[in-house]
Amino acid sequence: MNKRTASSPRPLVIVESPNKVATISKILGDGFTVKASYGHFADIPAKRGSIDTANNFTATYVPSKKGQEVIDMLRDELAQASELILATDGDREGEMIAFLLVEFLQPTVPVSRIVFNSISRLEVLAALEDRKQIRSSLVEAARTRRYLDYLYGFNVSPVLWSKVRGNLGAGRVQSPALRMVVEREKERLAFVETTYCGIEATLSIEAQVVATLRTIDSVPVAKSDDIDDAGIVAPPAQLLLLADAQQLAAALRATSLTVADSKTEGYSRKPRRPYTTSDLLQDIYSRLKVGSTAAQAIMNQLHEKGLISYPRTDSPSLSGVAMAAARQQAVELFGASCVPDKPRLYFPKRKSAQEAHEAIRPSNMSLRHPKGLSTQQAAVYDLVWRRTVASQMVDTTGTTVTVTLHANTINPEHWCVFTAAGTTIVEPGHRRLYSSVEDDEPTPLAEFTVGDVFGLSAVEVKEHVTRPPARYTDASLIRALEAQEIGRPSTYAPIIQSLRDEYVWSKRGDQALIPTLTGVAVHQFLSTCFPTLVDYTFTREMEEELDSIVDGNSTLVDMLSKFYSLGDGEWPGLVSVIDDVEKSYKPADHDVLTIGVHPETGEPIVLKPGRSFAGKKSVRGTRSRPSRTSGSPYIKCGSRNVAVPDNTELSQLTVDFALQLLNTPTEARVVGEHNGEEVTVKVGPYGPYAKVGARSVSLPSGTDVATVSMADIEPLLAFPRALGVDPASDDEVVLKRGRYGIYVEKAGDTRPVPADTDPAGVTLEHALELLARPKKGRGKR
DNA sequence: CAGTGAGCGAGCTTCCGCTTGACTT
Repeated sequence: MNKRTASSPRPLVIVESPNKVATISKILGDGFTVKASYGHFADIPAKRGSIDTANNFTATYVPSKKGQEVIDMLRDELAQASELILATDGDREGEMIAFLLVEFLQPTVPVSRIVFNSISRLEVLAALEDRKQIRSSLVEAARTRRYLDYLYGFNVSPVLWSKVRGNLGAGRVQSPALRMVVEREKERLAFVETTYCGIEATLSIEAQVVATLRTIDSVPVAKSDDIDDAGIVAPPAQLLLLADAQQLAAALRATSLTVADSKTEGYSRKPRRPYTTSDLLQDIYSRLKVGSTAAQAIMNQLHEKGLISYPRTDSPSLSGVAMAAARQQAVELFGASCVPDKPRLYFPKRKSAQEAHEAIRPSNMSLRHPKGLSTQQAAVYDLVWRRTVASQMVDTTGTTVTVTLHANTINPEHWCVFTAAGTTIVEPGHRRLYSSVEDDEPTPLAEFTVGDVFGLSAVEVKEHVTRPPARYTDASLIRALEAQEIGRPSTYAPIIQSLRDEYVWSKRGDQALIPTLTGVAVHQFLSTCFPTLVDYTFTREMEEELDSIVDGNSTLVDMLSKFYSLGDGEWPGLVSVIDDVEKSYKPADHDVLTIGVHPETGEPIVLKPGRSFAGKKSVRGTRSRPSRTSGSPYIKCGSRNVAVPDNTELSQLTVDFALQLLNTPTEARVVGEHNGEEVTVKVGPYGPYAKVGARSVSLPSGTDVATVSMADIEPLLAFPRALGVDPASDDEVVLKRGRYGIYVEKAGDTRPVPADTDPAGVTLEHALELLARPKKGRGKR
């Protein structure tokens, strides 16, 4: 330490990730100091009013607590440095971090910016020779993205609080994600199951050849692809019904098949591209059944062990060195012919991919089985290794034979055409290392001679039922978001996590994402009141405008004022849209769902979101929210209301289900006694409550009166509790339980008791102390 | 389809994107 401070000043290189520091230090040698910014160390504060919308959208970045320590550390380093070299990632956010480093460090030494896409000696040294300055247009675009997300989230979320319930959030990424889950659920509800039949004929030859009936009198037999979600069959295909199929199969058993055509075509499959974050999350899920958060954690662990490259990327491209190493591995295993003449290049699918990083690949391609890994880590490493090496191998090639066979039945009289197909692999190529779960194992089929006739050893009717569109899983939702260019690799797993806080749930041991009733209600509200904001193209259009800022054809103020205040074309501006919604949207006029009609009274049965749903414990951040005591989603029929759990599937919300709930007698149940008086529980018009003698006490909403026990009720009976008299004023001090929780009262003056305080332990002294504090005012001005 | 307890007081929530935090000998 002392030796270093004494040495002559050296350039200070700042990168984003501490994981990079050692590698880059090694490349640059003793002449440089390398330190990390730990990502974004500063941000605009997460509270109201952080952006001055009246004054050209100005805002101030403030370091986080951890960020301030980073800045202090970097400032100390800079004091001994000869120059400052900003080597943050080569994307929009990296440029912003570089800019903020300059802002907060206020360097007096020369500053330059370098960019490298992979950490190889060649690239890093080349970058050092190519010094640049910070691109202010890129910084402006990054700032615009950040401000727009803030304006969206921090203006729309409060509308949810006033129209649906508190603690809910809306945002550019999470709201379209929620929309996907809810719309998929509705597609499943609207889905019409269709039963269709097929006929399979087994030829009486030694090899197992099964031919499938394709047309009857030139009319195609409907396959699942021909039937849509409403059960409509696309012409000219027609459904083959069971009775007809059985009759036809019986007639076919008496016939033979004549080969009408035998066609041989080349078969060829390219390897999959190297892994991006979403590809790997998808593969980890489909092979290991590990959800996105755990999967991302495993990827991060492998990266921290130095085994794989950076695990949050949207680029499938490999560095030249990595491509050469992958090819070499393939050649060592399978010989020189298993790789093409030239390395295979891969490019990002999405236009807005920012290519700050390579694909996810082994750091050291010749390391086949690293030691000391958990089973899951080893499995993920193996996937990464296989897919990377396979991506540089030759195509899988072979031949596909398609045989067409004819049959004529006498009674009923029909002309039937069958086909059979098979593929013979000649060159396995990349398949030797990696094949996708979606790829079926090819089955070989020999060529046939036209005119040959085959008897049939079996003719079977296969009955199939169409399946509704599958629910999203973590991985498939991430893939769908990525396809719409919504969200970034560093946020894919966190997005799912935050949806799970309020808006989606899964059954035990399953990953399928099911919207909560809250989620359905919020989506319903957003799609009604803010259709533009939940449009899947919103992010893409934002990205296009950000590009025009980078190109110098637009500015932050232009873009944000169009979004926020002035409007643009059809869009009247966020302020105006929110004003309209606040004024005209009456929650009472909007049902989440119409379940049906009461069979006797004819009254509609509807689902309501509840004014304020029962709060759930959240693990977002480090604090957990206090549980709330009022409201829950409920079914309404005439004047009757019945609560429903938030994790009820929409498909369960039938008229029968509703009637069953509505008809459940609300008889009082005796749970025990308190001070010699009988305690009963009951559900009334205001929710569940307990009755002790003449006194009634509300139970927290969501309480199940069938299972609630005295242990749950006893603590509630302790309120109100006299704490004593304030010696200073002679006023009574009382501890009470109200709508918002526990509070103390003295002469009409109240203070809430903090949620982390045990009410049983509250004393007069404690209460007076609370009352002595100033009453909190709401927000600022 | 009818009928069912009482009724004191707030402040706060929220966005998306970068990146790892670590008690000792």
